Amino acid sequence: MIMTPMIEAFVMHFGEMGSRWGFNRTVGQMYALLVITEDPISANDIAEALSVSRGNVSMGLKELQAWQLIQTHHKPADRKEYYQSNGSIWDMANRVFEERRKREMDPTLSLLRDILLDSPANSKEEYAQGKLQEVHDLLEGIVKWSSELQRLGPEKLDTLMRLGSGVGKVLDMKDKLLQKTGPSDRNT
Amino acid sequence: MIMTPMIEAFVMHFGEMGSRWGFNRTVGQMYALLVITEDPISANDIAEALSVSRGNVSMGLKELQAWQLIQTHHKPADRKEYYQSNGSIWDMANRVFEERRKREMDPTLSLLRDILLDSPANSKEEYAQGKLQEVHDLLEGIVKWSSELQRLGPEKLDTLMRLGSGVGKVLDMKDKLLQKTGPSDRNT
DNA sequence: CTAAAGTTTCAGTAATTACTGAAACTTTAG
DNA sequence: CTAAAGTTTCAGTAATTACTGAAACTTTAG
Repeated sequence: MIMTPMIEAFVMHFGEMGSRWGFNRTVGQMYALLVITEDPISANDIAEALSVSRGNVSMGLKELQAWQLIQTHHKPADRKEYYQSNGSIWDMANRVFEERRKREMDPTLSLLRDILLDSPANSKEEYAQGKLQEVHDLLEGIVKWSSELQRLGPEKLDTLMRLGSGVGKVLDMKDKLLQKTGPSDRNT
Repeated sequence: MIMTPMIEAFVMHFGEMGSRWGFNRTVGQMYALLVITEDPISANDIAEALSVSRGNVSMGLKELQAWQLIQTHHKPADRKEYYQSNGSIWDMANRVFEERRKREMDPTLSLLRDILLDSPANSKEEYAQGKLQEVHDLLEGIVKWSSELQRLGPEKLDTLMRLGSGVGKVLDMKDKLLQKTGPSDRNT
C-alpha cells in the first residue's frame, strides 16, 4: 500500500507527536494511518506503507488494542485480519485522556495518600506535608473533574466548549440562583 | 543535604512520573525537592541530595527556569545562587498544561491547517480530509477551552471543580435562561 | 587585575527504549 | 492430519536519551 503525500505528511507528523502522547513513533503512525483510511487494512498493508517490520506492527496493534482504539475485521473467505480505527474522534480523545490519567495521576495520588497518613517527624516534614496536601487536592480535583466531563458526553461537552468565555458568566449566574437553594457540598 | 525517608519517597516518585509529564527523571526529582523544601537551596545541595552530577543539576535548573517553575534567590554576602519553587501549586499546574499544549497540540494544529488548505486529489484523500477536519476541530476546541479555563483564575476554577456532577445541571439551567436572550455565537 | 568561588558546556559514555527479523506458534482449508 | 497462510514473541542490535565530570567560562571580593 502506498500513501499519498498528503496522507504521508499527516501520518509522519502524528508519529512524532505520538511519542509525546504516550505511545511510540510507530504506534502513532499506525494509528494515524488507520484513522485516515476508510477501509480496514491488514497488518501487512501497514508494515508496507510505513516501511516497518512485520513484528513491530504486530506489537503496535496489540498496544492500540489495549487502548481500545482499533477494531479487528474479518473478510469472508480471507484468513487475514483487517484493522480499523474505532469510534469517533471524541471517543479517541476520551481514551487517550483516560489512559494518561491512569498513568500520570493515579499512581501519584495513591503515593501521596500513603505519605499523608504518616505524621511528620519534624518541622521540615510538616511543611512538606502541607505542600503534598496541596498537590494531592489539585490532582484529585483534576481527576474527579475530568471523569465528570467524560460522563457528560459529547453533546454537552460541545456546549460547554462553545460557551468559551461565557463560562465565567454562567458560573456567576449559578451562584446567584443557588443562593436560594443553598450550597451542596462545600468542604471547609 | 540529606532527605528524610518521607521526602525521599516523594522526590523519587516524582522523578519517575516526571518522565511522563514532559521532563526527565532528574528534573522531576529536582522540582519535587524544591517544592517540598521551604527555604531556597543551592545547586550543590540539590546535587548532593539527589546524588547527581553538578552538571546535570545545572542543566535541570535551566530547564525548570524555562518552564518558569523556579526562582533564584541571592543571600547577602554569599556568591552562590539559591533556588526556590515559584508560585502556587495552581500556577505550576497551569505552566505544565500550557507547556504541554505548546508541545503536543500547537504543532499538530498548524500542520492540520496546512493540509486542510490543499484540495483532495481523490476520494481517499477526501475521506482523509474529513477526518483531519474532525481532529482539527477537536484540538482547537481543547486549546481554546483550556486557555479559557486559565483565564478564569484559580477561584472560579475551584468553583467549577467543586460543582462536579452539577455541571450538567448548570448547563441545562443556562440553556433555559439564554433562550430569552438568544444564543451568542453558535457556529454553522 | 588576580584568583577564588562559583556556573555552564559538552564530548564521551551509560542507560533506556524501539525495532528487526528469524523462530515459534496458531489457525484453518483441504 | 498436513501444510500453507498467517500472527506473535523475543534475543540481539540500533537509535535515542540522559548523565558524568573535566574543561571552559563567568562573576566578584580583595
